[in-house]
Amino acid sequence: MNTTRSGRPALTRPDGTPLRVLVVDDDPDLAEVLSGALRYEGWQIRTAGDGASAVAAARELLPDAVVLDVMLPDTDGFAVLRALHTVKADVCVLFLTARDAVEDRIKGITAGGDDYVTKPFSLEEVVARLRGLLRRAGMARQLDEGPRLTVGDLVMDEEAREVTRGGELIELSPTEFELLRFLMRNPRRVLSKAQILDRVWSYDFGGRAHVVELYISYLRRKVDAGREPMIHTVRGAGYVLKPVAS
Amino acid sequence: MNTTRSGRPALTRPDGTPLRVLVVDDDPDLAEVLSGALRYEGWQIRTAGDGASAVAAARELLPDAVVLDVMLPDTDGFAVLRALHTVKADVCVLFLTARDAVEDRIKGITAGGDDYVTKPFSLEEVVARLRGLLRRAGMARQLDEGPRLTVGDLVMDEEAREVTRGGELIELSPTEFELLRFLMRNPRRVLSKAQILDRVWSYDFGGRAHVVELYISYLRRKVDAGREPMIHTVRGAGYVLKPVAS
DNA sequence: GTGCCCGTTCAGAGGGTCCTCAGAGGTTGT
DNA sequence: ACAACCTCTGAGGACCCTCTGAACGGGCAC
Repeated sequence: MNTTRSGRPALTRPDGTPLRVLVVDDDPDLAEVLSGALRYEGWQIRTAGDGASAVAAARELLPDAVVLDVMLPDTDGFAVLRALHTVKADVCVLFLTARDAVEDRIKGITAGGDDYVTKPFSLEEVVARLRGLLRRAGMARQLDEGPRLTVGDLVMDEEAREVTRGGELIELSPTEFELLRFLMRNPRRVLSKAQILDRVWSYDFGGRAHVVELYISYLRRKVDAGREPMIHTVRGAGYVLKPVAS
Repeated sequence: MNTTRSGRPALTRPDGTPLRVLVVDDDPDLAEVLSGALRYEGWQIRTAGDGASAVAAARELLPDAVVLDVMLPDTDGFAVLRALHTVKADVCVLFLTARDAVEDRIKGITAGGDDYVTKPFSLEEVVARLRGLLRRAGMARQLDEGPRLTVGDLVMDEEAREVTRGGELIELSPTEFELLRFLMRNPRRVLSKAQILDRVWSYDFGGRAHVVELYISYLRRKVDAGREPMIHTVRGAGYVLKPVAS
């Protein structure tokens, strides 16, 4: 079976081959970071820097999904979208956009099931949105992984944004939710504060690792409150989420 | 079974294959947004930009329904309509028309079972009308989904435009009705304000997400008034409709 | 045991999101 | 023409979320 670099089973195409994703952004650094994160999911990645080469690359790769910066040097996002759909009608598109551009340029995009994230985004968010898109589009094989994440008696429904432990509902703020999602997608693995920062906080976040500690403490208060703890500190290394009967 | 990209069961042809719809509009952006929304319903879509290519496409696709702009660069919509009927006699047609234009002729045409929406329209409206047309024409297989939507004790009769909760009638304005319909067609799923805006408001609406908040508050006043709330805010993410006993 | 460092938690500032009200402007129906 | 209704804008304010700084405490090395 196809697996991620992290050892988790990968989300794959229905036939078991890796999902194919095209990343289109004119900032090479950002494209690099993005494709790194997506490769980590076990997917096959290609990048392009403008609309024309994006369409050319799509014709070769026939991607299942495209991560597409709305602001490209040559064409506007809408034209690229149209071109992509003629290449492969059922392709999913995740747009990257500046915060203020949301209102005009993206208008109507999400109605087709496509989605967008605003810059600056966190990698965790991009990956989650992409996974959501691919799953809903039926591109991905749903094996053990459904739309809900489970670690012990802790359950997260990503679509409803609902978390329960032992059946009891837990209310989380957006950042708490993303942090917990990252932990739950990497159970039994020690995650360093640097990893967590890179993944859960936006890429332009200048702050310190101290925030991670703070949010871990918030999470503990809500997730572990009065129960057998699932979130453990590994001194000098990071944090790890484990089911209770480990 | 054929399903929509959202995971809901799709409205299909009687034999279970996807419904085939042809979109005819000379504005490529609008055609793109429309076909995106219809593809999201799990249907097979083709587009054309003028009357001649529309007829050609219809000959190939043999569509169950056609979404047809009345104002086309080459021919007028009615000539196209006649041509379409010679290609496939039982085709359903949904006209797109400007507000003041040709009321009489449209009304004459729609007596035959076809329907129309005036520009600017919302995608939710187009999709709903199309679903209604196809259902009435017997093109579509009526699976579990009838003309009535149910979430908990909240019931919507789309055809009668009637909403009740716990048997009690709720009066809604047109926009409130469409917003609630969209929520009810996506229960237990968090919908972002952008998604709602794209889907429920007309495509040329320049306004802000603030309107969504406003209309949610209207809906709450009517739907949740004095009862266990079904409409929930998910801070930083959007809104979600859930039956009370979740 | 002692000292240092890592991690935890508290308190609070600042900013942002969301809710509601009031009213203008437009449309519909009488 | 008038009334009723619907839709949207703008402003005010409440509340929540995020992050900073500082104090506290427990583990680990020596």
